[in-house]
Order: sequence, then structure tokens, then C-alpha cells
Amino acid sequence: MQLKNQVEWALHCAAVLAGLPEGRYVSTKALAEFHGVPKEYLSKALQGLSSAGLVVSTLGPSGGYRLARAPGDISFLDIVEAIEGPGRTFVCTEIRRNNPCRPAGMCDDRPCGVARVMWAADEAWRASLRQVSLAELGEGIAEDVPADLLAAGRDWLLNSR
Amino acid sequence: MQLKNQVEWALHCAAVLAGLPEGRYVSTKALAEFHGVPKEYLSKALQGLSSAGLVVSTLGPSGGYRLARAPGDISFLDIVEAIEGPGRTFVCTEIRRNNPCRPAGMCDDRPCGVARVMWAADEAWRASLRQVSLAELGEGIAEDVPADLLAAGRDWLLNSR
DNA sequence: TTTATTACGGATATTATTTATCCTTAAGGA
DNA sequence: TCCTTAAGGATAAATAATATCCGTAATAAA
Ligand code: FES
Ligand code: FES
Repeated sequence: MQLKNQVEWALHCAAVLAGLPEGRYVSTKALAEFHGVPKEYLSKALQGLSSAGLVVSTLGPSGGYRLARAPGDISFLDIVEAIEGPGRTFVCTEIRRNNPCRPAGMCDDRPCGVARVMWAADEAWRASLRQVSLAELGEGIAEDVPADLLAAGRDWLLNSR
Repeated sequence: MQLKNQVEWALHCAAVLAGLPEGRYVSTKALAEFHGVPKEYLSKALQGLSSAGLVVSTLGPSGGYRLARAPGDISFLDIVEAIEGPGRTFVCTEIRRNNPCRPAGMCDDRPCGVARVMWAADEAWRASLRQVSLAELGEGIAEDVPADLLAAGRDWLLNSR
């Protein structure tokens, strides 16, 4: 079980957009070249973010994407779910119903004990992702990479047309 | 991203084995019929449990599988990892290295800030699975299904040859 | 007004993974 | 000796991930 590579791409794109001056847009082309990933395919990920309402797009020259909300109001979970969908990692196919000793309809209203545990773990994962925002990601990154390099990246993106 | 259906099968098989009297073995055939899943394919999952050291197998008539340890000493994580492997759900392909503004080798020793957050969530998921054992699963199931039905299932499995 | 640029979405191709079946081998019990 | 069983390799089918291509409409700049 592995998350799609789009998740890594989308998170990095969101991180980049979070560092931009207000109101500036960056195109798919610029984001793709900056991250070294295929433009057409990255586009699908960005469309996912867009339809989830996390980013806003605009057409035409100097168009592209910007965040729809403040970085502090967008969580990792928001982005991961925009790419992966809202489904759980564990899906129960109700194999307990095949048990030859089980009366039909037996506690069908209650999820299976196995599923309850698996879904609790899923929820722990989600909770962990929900509590980190793009703003906090930015703080973490600022500790790793010097301010002048971050500024250079910003400039590269804004002037790459 | 979705766990394999084998995970559900393996967990249910383990739960069943945990409820059996000490020293009794149950065959793949019986487990497959009990759960209504294809025998040959379930066999692969059981082989996974076996090579992970979670169950012990024996050959010949009245052969099959039993747990290798007490139910209290086998966690959900043990079983999930036996099927899914030990890998993380988020894999970092180091797209930061493609950043045209980044000096080569820049903090390559430290994982990317994005990966750190994703891996922390992975760890939360694992921790959640690690802290529930088959014994605890058994307690949860005993609350859902009456003792006589559990006994009937046990008998069905032990006499199905 | 024209032109270049862009997001969007559908169609399609390629590759990898999951799911499943089949068959041979060797071990163990009756 | 014969039947049952786990183990494991080979292979096939179905599904999902990865990727490319192209047409359309919107938009800003020239
Ligand atoms: S029946 Fe699906 S997890 Fe138990
Ligand atoms: S480079 Fe892989 S998560 Fe940042």
C-alpha cells in the first residue's frame, strides 16, 4: 500500500504557493519545471486541489494557481484527501457474512471488530495529518534552508515566463 | 491508496486461530470455506503470516496452522506488516533535488520537511495498530457475538474434514 | 481586435500492482 | 502405501497508477 506520487507533488506545490506574495499566481508549467515532474500529469493533481477548493486558478497569460486560503488554514490532510480521495485505507468486505455458523443479519448494524480497530488507526493517521498546516510546514522548512535560497526559489517561479 | 483484501482475510484468520484450543491446527481449506474466500489465494496470505513467524504450520492430514505465540503477544501491526510489508505509505522521491535553485547536496542528510510530517502520520497509524493485540480483539468480538455462536464456529472449523 | 497563454477535461496509452488460478514438490499421518 | 497438507513457482486476468495527447474556452497582453 502506497500513496500516489501525486501526493508528494501536491504537497510541495502547496508549500511553494504558501511562500508566495499575496495574490500572485504560478502556472502549472512553472511548478512542473521547478519540481522536475511532467507538466500534464502534475496538472491533474493541481486540478484536484482546485476542485477541492484549496487553490484558486485563473486563465490566460500570467495565470495559474494561488492558495484559496491562508496557509494556516490548509492542513496536510486537506491536500492528501484532495489527491487520494476521502476513502479509508482499510476497506471491509464483510467476510464475516460468509461464516456458515452466523445467522443472517447478525449485528449488521455494528461494524466488525476487526474493522473498528483498523478504522481507529486510519483515524489516528488522519488526526496526525489534520494537525499540521502549511504554515507550520513553512516554519519547518525555514529551519532547514536559508532565507536567501527560499527567496531565490520564489523569484524563479514568479519570473519563469 | 487501499490495503490489500488479504489484510482483512489474515486478520480474521488470526482472530479465529486465537479462539482455538491450544495445539489445534486448522487447514487453509477450512479457513477459506469458513470465510468464503478462494483457498489458493488465501494460502498466500497464510504463508506470509508463517514466514513472519506469527503462525506455525504442520503438514499432512489434520495439519494446518496455529498461532506461534499467545494472542496477547500478536498485534494488529504484526499481521498487517506480514501482508503489506514493512514499507511506509508515503514514499519520498526527493523531488526537492530537482529544484533549479537548490545547491547540490543541500541538507541531503536530513529528510524533507514534507516527508517528516507524512512519516509522523505513518508512525501514528502504526502505533495505533501496535497497541491492539489479538487478545483484545477477542474481547471486543465477545461483546458482539454470543458465546454459543463462537463455540459453534470453533467446532465447525475443528470438525471440517 | 488579435494573439499568445493558460486551466480544464476527455480520451487514450503504458506500466505496475493486485487478485487469482494452476501445478509440482516434499512432508506427515492413517 | 495412500491420502492430506503447506510451500512455492509460474502464469493469467483484472484493476489501479502513471503518463501523454489534444480540443475547448477563458483571459490578459500586444
Ligand atoms: S468483516 Fe470486514 S473486517 Fe470483519
Ligand atoms: S522531497 Fe520528497 S517529500 Fe520533499
